[in-house]
Amino acid sequence: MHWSDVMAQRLAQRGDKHIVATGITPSGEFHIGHLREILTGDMIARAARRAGMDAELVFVVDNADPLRKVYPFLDESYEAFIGHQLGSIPAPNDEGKPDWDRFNNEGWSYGDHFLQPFLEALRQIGVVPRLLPNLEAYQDGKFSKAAKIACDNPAAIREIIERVSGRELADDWFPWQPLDSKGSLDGLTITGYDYPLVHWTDCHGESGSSNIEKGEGKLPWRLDWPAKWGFNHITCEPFGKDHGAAGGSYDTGKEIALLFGHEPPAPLTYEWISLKGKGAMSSSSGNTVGPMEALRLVPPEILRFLVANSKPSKAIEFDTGMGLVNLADEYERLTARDFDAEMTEENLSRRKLVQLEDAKVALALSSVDEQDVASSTSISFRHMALLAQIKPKDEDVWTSLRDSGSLTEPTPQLKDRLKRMRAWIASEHFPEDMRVNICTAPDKEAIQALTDEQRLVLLHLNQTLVEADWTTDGITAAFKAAGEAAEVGMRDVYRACYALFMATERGPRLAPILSNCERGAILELTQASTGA
RNA sequence: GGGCCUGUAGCUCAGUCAGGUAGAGCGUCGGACUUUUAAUCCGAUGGUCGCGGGUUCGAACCCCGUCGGGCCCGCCA
Repeated sequence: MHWSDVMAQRLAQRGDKHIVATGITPSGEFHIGHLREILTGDMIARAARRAGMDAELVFVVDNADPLRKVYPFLDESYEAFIGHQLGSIPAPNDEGKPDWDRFNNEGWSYGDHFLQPFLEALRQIGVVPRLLPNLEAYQDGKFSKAAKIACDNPAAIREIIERVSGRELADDWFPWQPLDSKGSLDGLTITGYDYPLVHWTDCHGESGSSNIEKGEGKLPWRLDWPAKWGFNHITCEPFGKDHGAAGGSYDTGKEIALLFGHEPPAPLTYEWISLKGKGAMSSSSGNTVGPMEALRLVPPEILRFLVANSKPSKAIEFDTGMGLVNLADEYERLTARDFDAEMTEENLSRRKLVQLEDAKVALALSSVDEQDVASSTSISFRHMALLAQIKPKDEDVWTSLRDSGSLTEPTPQLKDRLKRMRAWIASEHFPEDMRVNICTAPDKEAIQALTDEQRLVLLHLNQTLVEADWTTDGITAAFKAAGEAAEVGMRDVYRACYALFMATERGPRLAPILSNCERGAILELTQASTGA
């Protein structure tokens, strides 16, 4: 059974109405690791709906979290905002400096700045969750009930955290973090509690009171999380493995949730996505591929497939090079198969059946449109990569595909794919192995590997190419003429040509490529080969 | 120190929850197609399931141990 169905089955035992939560702190540029969080939630919700339940996906924006440090992309003036909540400080402008104008006029915050592009990426990938901004939830008093229970029972909370996490809390620890005189959550000392006020002194020598019902502070993360489960009625939540560890925040959270008076959600721990060869994705180190960048290169359904086809417990290595080609081609091949028919075959082993089922579900989950079943484009990623390189104009690509009978009219999906393909080819991520490279000088080794007859072809080619019309047909005719003159078959002609032009034994059809190359350079290359 | 995830074919991984003859895709090799847009089709190839014990008629799967990789137990998803 596919992992999303396993999860749906678990949910079915709890009830038939579900809210699947995801949550991210908008502290910096979002990356595809965050995409796994959202897509995992999205796929669970889809699986639940497929199983006949009512399921909604929500996205908690943790903009009540404080700025932890001055990241490399920030101006040092952000030093003053450390400890301040992400939803209440200005966004960085192009130079990394606080953009006060937008903040004052439009209320454009640090959190908004990083959230917006991510939401756009989500839309493209077919995920439109209900947003739950956390800072606003505090200000609206949604945390009041849980905050009161926590502040009324600090000993009980402390006991849970210390026992479950095995960590000792400071003597002056209190289950509420007030905002200080400057708006920071750091460096305060709690001096007393009088519902609904938490009294404090800060590091500036000021003192004051924080109303826990009005968002004048927040719950520490280990309480904040279970509190949200309650008033948002969360029944399921996938989260990164950091939260899933024994003694981690889910473990303490599920006990604290009971204290707050509700059941913890069904958990699902997922592994990180790392960048192939570059280690874990991290916003602060700049070692990221942003969702927008990824989507510029990769069709959304392929990105979905990557997540759908990997069990959550498996770490994913995101490879923007050959790995992507293989992934996309596997996806293409799967769309062309008829799983229902294959599953009715006799003598299917249980193992094989499981494999077919999982592939079928993963494919369905990869579709950007939930109602839509992925249709086969019957054009492999490889092939498209080749055409995009050979044909600078889109129309020529479609003509070529029409001629080979693989298409009548390009669908919007295909046009979209070609657009992304061109971006990919132009980027640093495009693998060298896939690049069509025409030699600038004869490759001696490749030419020496030819037979005498084949080398003879090159000699004649020198002549026939000079006389050729510089078009696909003209060049093809020149190849043929050279073969006839050398009295060898076309197989030898092509062997010789690939050795000369690409230093390979085989390759894509040469004539169309050469017709797009500069004639003089090719003739020069041919001439030089006869001396080699 | 405590815990979680992970190790299966050259590669990417299924299969472990319900023990019953080791699976898929890619790759590689061969053949076909009398020029193949790195194509397509067909066929073949391929694994002491990290290692050692135990339970069992039977273990990739359950139990114990051990080694390697990743990670968590800090108010950092």
